[in-house]
Amino acid sequence: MTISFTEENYLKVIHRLSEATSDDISTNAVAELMQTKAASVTDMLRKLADKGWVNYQKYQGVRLSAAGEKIALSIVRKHRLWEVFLVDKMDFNWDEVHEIAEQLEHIESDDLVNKLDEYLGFPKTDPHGDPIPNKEGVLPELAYSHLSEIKANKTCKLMGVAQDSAVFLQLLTKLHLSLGAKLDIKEINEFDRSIFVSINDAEPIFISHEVAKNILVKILA
Amino acid sequence: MTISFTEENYLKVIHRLSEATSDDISTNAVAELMQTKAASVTDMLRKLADKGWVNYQKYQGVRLSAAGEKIALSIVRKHRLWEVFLVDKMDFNWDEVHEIAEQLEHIESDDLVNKLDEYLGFPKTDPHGDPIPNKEGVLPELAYSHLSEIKANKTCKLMGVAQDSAVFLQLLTKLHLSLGAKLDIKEINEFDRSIFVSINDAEPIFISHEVAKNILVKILA
DNA sequence: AATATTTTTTAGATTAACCTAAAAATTTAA
DNA sequence: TTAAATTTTTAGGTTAATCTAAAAAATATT
Repeated sequence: MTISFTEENYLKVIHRLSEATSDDISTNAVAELMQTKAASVTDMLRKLADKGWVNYQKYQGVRLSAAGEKIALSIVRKHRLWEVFLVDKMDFNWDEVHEIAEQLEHIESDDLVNKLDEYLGFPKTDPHGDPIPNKEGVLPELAYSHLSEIKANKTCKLMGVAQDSAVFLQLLTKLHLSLGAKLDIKEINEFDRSIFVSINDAEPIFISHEVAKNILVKILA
Repeated sequence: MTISFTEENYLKVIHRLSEATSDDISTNAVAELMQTKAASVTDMLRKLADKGWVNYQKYQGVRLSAAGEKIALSIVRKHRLWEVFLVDKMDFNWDEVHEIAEQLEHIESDDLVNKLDEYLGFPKTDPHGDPIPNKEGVLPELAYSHLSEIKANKTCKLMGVAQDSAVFLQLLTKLHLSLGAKLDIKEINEFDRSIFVSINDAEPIFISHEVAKNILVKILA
């Protein structure tokens, strides 16, 4: 069965939204990330359901089927491997690679992906610390998770940072985020992926997704 | 001005056809290489002309404008650099890279192309010996040309071969193609790009494009 | 030069992905 | 629990790239 770039992007977006929640994904949420209108999403969801890549009942939201999940993971794998390539081999900065990887992730050749993986030394994470699925679509178990990957209502412990620039560390101090801090995640905001979190049982505050991506944590409960 | 993958492919095909002749390119010739119908080509040629990338008068055929030539050369540059990458770094064989490069040639990032060029050591030719345009779109002056690149009515001298497999060299001997042979190119057949050529003033014979690509020559007149 | 053949273009449809506006369903609030 | 607000879907169009069939132009042949 053939798949278009657009279909791949829809599956990728549904996959991304599914990481932050166990609920079904709403039409509007997909529309926002796809930068399109809800009506267009409805059309596409029916099409993706026809192809067996999502489970979709109208007005009930959508989630990936096993087949859809597999496709989404293969796109994530390609995206992240290309990011490693761009940073490690092409000498790009970690903040310059996303748009190019968005294009490269659609290149179709299993052979190429696996050779690239080998060439890069089978990296476990991309330049932003995000895990890279293996050939079988299995995400590696990382010692630590990024705060940005944790779902709502979890408790975790701050175990490290993914970057050590002065401005970043100063911001953490200001927020009372120090090594060993206990973090209770109250809510993840879909709009900007910001996190409403209680630090060491204090009143919850908002942490941006950008900051959360750079915080490494261990899940406690 | 934005450009679609399809438009890029049309420009690439017109460029390729223009290398073999100085005549205007016919609608049918484009249709054949694009694997589409003449009616579709007519539509696209008008569109490409509107965008200023080709000069086109109906019933008169088409040729690239300066702007179109520039775009075509940048696609050729990307295609050939990616082929070098696939063979030199990804360990593909020279006969496995075309389809993948057809995809990679559409990746849009000048930065990436130039970094790739540097990473590969500024190669002058791709794995098939075809020259790689530089950043400015200038094709390098190669010491020798491939017989497949020479236009009709030229005379040249066989200076070398691009591969030395036994079967290939035995075929050359059978055709009386040996080092120093004088080649008078009588005609290039658009259909299969085969060449009708007189070797050392003998009766002209046909040489396939595949063979011609592997023969290196110097142009005499 | 007149006719036949081939090539190219036009006319009118089709498909994928999108749109706007209106209708229907769901959720929230009084 | 009914009304109001929001979300989602349907209906009907648009655009890019394609198609088939028919018409027009160019080329080749008698």
